Amino acid sequence: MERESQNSEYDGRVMTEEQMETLRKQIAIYTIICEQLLLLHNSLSSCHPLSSGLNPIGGGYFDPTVASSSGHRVSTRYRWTPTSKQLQILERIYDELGSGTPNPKRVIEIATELSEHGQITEKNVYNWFQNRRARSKRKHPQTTTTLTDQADDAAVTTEHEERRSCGESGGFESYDHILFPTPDLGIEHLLSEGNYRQS
Amino acid sequence: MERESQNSEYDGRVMTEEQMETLRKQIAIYTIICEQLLLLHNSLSSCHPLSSGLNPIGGGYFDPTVASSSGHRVSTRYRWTPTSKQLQILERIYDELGSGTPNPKRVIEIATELSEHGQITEKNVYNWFQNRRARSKRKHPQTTTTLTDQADDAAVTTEHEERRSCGESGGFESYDHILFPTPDLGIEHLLSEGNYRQS
DNA sequence: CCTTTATGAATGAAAG
DNA sequence: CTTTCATTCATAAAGG
Repeated sequence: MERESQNSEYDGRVMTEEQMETLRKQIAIYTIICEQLLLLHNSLSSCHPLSSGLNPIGGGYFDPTVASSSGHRVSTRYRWTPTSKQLQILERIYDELGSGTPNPKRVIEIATELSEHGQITEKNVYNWFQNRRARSKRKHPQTTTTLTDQADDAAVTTEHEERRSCGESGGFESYDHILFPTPDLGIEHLLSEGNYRQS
Repeated sequence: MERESQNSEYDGRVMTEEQMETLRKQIAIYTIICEQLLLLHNSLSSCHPLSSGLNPIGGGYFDPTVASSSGHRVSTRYRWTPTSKQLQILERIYDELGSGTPNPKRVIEIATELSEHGQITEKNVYNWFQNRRARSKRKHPQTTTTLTDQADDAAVTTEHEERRSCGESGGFESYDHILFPTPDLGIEHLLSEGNYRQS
């Protein structure tokens, strides 16, 4: 960090009461966040292995006892996995639609059709199209580009930097060295917190 | 800390560079702590089945660009996530309203109340109710009495919906007393300006 | 086995 | 209010 040496004048950094207040708020906010994170962490850590209420997780899906005779899926937990046939049809339909608007009504038809080839729900179809489209967009910066791809570039940079590993042995940094790196935090961020700025 | 008295010019608080630096460091420290807590929480919670798809943290509203010079990264971007407490209250209110309307004025009250338990804006509340209602409708095609329309086809019959929060039912309500150093904390001021359409 | 990747699902926010 | 978008999480599947 570079700062000019304090001159005799006060052209250096001066802080008004207002600015100071802002800084205090900022600190306070961080404090709260830390507090909450700690509490949350503690509660989660001491959380009992689900007493109840977690049952509805995958409950609604097809019964897990469906020992697929085709041997495709064995440990069917709750996540739907399209069969090759289904996928094929889905891709075809997706291609037909072009612009990729799932069309709420169409979903039912598709789901119905696909149910012929395996267990599937409308929600599955719906999700599939959502994901398909989103993924497609990320890959090709300009495919059809009918719609404004605004956050496209922003999304591209986000590769697979997300690494939440719990059993990762080697690549975990210890929490020991907590030194403040660049205390160059700007308060502007706090002030422009809302993405939707008042007009 | 004692400020120099040589600045009789300014009636407000004046801050020397040194003091300012101290404050910055303070903020930076909190930032790092938050980062570490977040990472710790994520790594820990992802190790246990009890995590059950709970998001990073509650009230994640802090500045995301605090990446240290060492290439540190905090994935927490900008999306608000209700704390369990907030969610609880929201659900209660939602239930109270029944099929009521989000009520433009009421939102402010709710937001105010919820701000006690974490960062939140009116916009958040508003969106939450919107989403909640829409989601709820998809689940229950109860509106069939009056309209035999495409209510069902517009929806994608949700099989399962709820699956979250492992520790809210237990009764840990520790979030109520969040102590923070700065007495006069006015985060609402920073975070508010929730200006959604109040037609 | 354990790690990495692919992808179904959940959801806050925004558009229409 | 309804539908769509974008982001993130968790897990099945694949790779070593």
